[in-house]
Amino acid sequence: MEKLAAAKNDSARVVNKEKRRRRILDHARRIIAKKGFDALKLRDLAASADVTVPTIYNLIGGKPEMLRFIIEELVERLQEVQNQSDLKDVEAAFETQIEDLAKLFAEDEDYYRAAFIAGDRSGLFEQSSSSGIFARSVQLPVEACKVAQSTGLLAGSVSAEQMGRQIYGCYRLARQDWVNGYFDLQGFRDQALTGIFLCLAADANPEFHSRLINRLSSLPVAMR
Amino acid sequence: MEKLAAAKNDSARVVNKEKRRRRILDHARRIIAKKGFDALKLRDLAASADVTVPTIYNLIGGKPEMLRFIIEELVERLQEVQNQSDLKDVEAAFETQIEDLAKLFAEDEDYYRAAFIAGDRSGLFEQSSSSGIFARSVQLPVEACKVAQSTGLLAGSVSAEQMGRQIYGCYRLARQDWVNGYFDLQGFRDQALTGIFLCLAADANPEFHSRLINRLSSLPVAMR
DNA sequence: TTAAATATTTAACAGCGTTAAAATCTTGAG
DNA sequence: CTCAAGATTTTAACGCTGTTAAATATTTAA
Repeated sequence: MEKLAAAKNDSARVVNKEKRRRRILDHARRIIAKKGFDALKLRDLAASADVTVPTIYNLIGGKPEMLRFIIEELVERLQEVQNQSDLKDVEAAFETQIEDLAKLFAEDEDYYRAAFIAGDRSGLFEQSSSSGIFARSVQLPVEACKVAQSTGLLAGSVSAEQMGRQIYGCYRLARQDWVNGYFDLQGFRDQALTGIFLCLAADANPEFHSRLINRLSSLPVAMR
Repeated sequence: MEKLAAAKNDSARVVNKEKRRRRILDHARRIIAKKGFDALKLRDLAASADVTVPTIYNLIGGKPEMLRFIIEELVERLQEVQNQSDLKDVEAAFETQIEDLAKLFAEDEDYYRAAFIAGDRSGLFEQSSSSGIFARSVQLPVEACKVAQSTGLLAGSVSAEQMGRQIYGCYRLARQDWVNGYFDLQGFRDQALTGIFLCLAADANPEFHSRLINRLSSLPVAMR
């Protein structure tokens, strides 16, 4: 019994283990960012992280498990950005949300692109979504729409669910196109905002509508 | 010289060759539809089509070439649907376009899903797009918007390019979500139309706007 | 009919993810 | 301090993949 407890609390051992685990994952991320997920070979990774292949299996698991770890971290960071958003200024909220995400992606553009590709390639986002990330992501613009309706910014002839969902779709489309390399992060911003402003304009009060149209005319039509 | 000409016109030989080539591709499509592109193994395919693996290499080429053939055919069929569209009734044009595509996909749903996945996984759509398919696809809603502007259906405060591009984006998003299995073909229709109607409503004249709002309220909010 | 061109198959290669078993290192009790 | 027990890493292999050179069989043209 004591043995078991001792083994669990054991510091030097388990700490080193975690250290190596993180080092392996870091190298994996760098390789994925530079060459894409398909180019991540376990033997290369092992050499890069200065371990042997079975060690990777011991500390992390196979390639699917590795992917899971990476996706989990991606989802965590996305959730952080999402949680820090506030709806005080509804009109600005949609825009700052996009801006925050763009800033996050800019921190390591190659990596985030690769992670997103890996994510929806192996259907791991679906699983994550069932664990709540998707529902909460779409809930954000829905809530924003509700607030906008209560302040009269939106007329309410389109349900907040319908519009919020579509706005989230605009973000996803822009993200997808950025991930696929159709345009850069600036293009992501422009494309996402174009879609969002167009959606909002469908149900905006006259003043808000003209502000939106104004903003739209100053947004470039993304080239591809 | 005669040899060369004779060899090219040679019928029995080249006809049989083409026959086998098509048989192999048909089997490939069926496997892809049933099990996904990653599950397509050359040895399985060879056994299924009653040839040996190097024959596949001789008649078609490696896996990338096979994918190219399949994508090319997909693009051709999409183009057919696209070319048969007419803009006489602009208000209905957007909807019939979506309906036509949904019908096409319904002919062999599993296959089209797999083909789309394979398509944007290997960046083959980008190449196809540079060969014109994307430009023409996005041109269609842009033209429709222009007509709608000239008939007064749209006010014109949003440029036809901007709106048409966004409408095409709505279609792509819905298609993507259908491909990823988030919803079925009915969901694809509903989702695409929701996005399109919302976009149009942003710049619609009052009567058209209220018709759009009406249609929107009768469209279900897609579940995921 | 026979020589040449063409197509198919046999048989192998290299690279991948994965894993059992041997070797090494770390830990804690005596 | 020693040394057996346990945890960890490595050696060495397996099976599967896409791919291809060389041998074999088939078809065509003279």
